[in-house]
Amino acid sequence: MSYQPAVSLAEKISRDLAGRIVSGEIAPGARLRQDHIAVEFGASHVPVREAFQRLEAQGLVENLPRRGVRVAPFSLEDLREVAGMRAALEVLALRNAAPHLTKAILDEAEDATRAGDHAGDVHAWEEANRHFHQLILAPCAMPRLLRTINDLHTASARFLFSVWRAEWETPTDRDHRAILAALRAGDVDAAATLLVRHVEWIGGKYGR
Amino acid sequence: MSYQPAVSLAEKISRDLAGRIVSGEIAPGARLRQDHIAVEFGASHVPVREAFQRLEAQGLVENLPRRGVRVAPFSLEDLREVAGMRAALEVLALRNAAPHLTKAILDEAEDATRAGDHAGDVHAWEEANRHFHQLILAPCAMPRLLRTINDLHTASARFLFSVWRAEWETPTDRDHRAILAALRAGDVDAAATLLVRHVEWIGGKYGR
DNA sequence: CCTTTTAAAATTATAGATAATTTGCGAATC
DNA sequence: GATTCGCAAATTATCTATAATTTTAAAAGG
Repeated sequence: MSYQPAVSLAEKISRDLAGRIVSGEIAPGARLRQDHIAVEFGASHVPVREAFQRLEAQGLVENLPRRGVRVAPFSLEDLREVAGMRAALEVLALRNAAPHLTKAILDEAEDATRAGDHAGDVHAWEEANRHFHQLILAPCAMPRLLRTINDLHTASARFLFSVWRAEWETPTDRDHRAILAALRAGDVDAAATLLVRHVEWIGGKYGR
Repeated sequence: MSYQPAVSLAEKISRDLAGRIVSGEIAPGARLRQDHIAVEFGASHVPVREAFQRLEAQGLVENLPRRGVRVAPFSLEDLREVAGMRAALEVLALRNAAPHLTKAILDEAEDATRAGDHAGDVHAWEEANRHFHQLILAPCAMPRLLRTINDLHTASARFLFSVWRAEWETPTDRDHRAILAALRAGDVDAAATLLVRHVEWIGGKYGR
C-alpha cells in the first residue's frame, strides 16, 4: 500500500473504499470505523474522516454525526430513484451534446459498445457501458450535470455488481447500437427516447 | 459567534460560509484561506477543512488541492446548466409526488405563494419560492433527488441575489398559481410543463 | 532587461494528543 | 423480569504540532 505524493492520502483512501463499497466487498449498512480504517491504511484518522466526507458526497455512505459512518443502503427504491434521475439528466445532457457529436466520437462510442459485448465480467462491462455514456454525453460541456450523472452511474454499478455477482452473461447491447444509429441519423428525439428506455430498463426489470 | 453543542463546529462554519457565498458577500473566485477562516471562527483549521469539503459537495466552492479553496464562479453558462437540471429533475419529482399531493399540501403551497408575493426583499422571496417547490415535490419521497434539487436551488439563489441586489421588485408569481391550479385539477402533464417553463424562465431571461 | 535558480516564507495536509460524546454493562429499583 | 441509573470504555471531533508542498522574493546568469 504505497501512496504517491501527487494525490492526497484522503483521496486515495476514499478511492479505495469506494471501490470496495461499489463491488459489494463492504456490505450496505456496514459501519466504517474511522480508527480501524486509519490503522488499515497506516494513517491518522483525520484524512480518513476527509475520505468519509468524499464518500458521503458521492452518496456511498451516510454520516451519523458523532456515531460514525455507515455504508449507504441500496434498496429497490434507490434503484428506481437512480434510474429515474439518470433518465432525466442523461437526456438533458444528450440533447445539449448532440450538436457537438462528431463521427470520431460516435465511432469511439461504437468501439466501447463492442468492448462491452466482449467483456469477460461485470466489471469490464460496467466500465465499457459507462465509457459509452460518457462519450456521447461529454460534449454537452456542462460540468455539474456530468458530475451528477457520474455519481449516479456509480450508484447504478453497486446494484449491477450485487445482482450479477453470482452468474454472468454478457448482455448484447442492442440499445447502445440503436442510440448510435439514431444519433448518426441526426434524430436526437429518437436517441433521447431510446436512452431513457435503456437507462430505465434495469429499474423496470428489478424494480417491481 | 456562539456555537451550540448539538451541531458540529465544521457544520456551523460550513453553514455560515454558505450563507455568505450565496448572498454574494464572499465573491465568486475569492480564495478562502483555511488558516484565516480558522482564526475568524476561533477554531483549529481541521474543522475548517471539513467545512470546505461540505461547501464543495454543495457546489459552492472549488477545491484546488494543496493550493487552497476558491468560491466557485457562477457564469451564465452555469445559470443555464442549473436551470436545465432543475427543470429535468423537478418534473421527475413532481410526477412522482403528484399521486401523493393532498389538499392540505396544496393549500400550504398557496400560502407560500402568497408569502412570496408579500416578500419585502429578495431573500424572503427566495425562501418562499423554495418552500413552495419543496412542498409540492417532497411527497415524491426520493431523498437523493430532493437533495440534488435543493443544491440546485442554492445555486440558483446565488444568481438571484446578485442580479436583484440593487433593485427589488416583488414578482407576482402567476406561475406558482398556474401550477397549483393544474395540480388541483389533477392535470399533472400541464403542471409539469408549467414547472419547466417556470424553472427555465430565469435561464432564458438572463442566459442570452 | 529578461530568465532561471535558489532559498525563505507562506500555506496546505497529516500525525498524534486531547476533549467531547456515545455506547455498553453492571447494579439498583420497581 | 423489565426498566432506569451510573460509570467506565469506546469512539468521534477538535486541537496543536509537524511534515509536505507551493508561492514569493532575491540573486545569479545570459
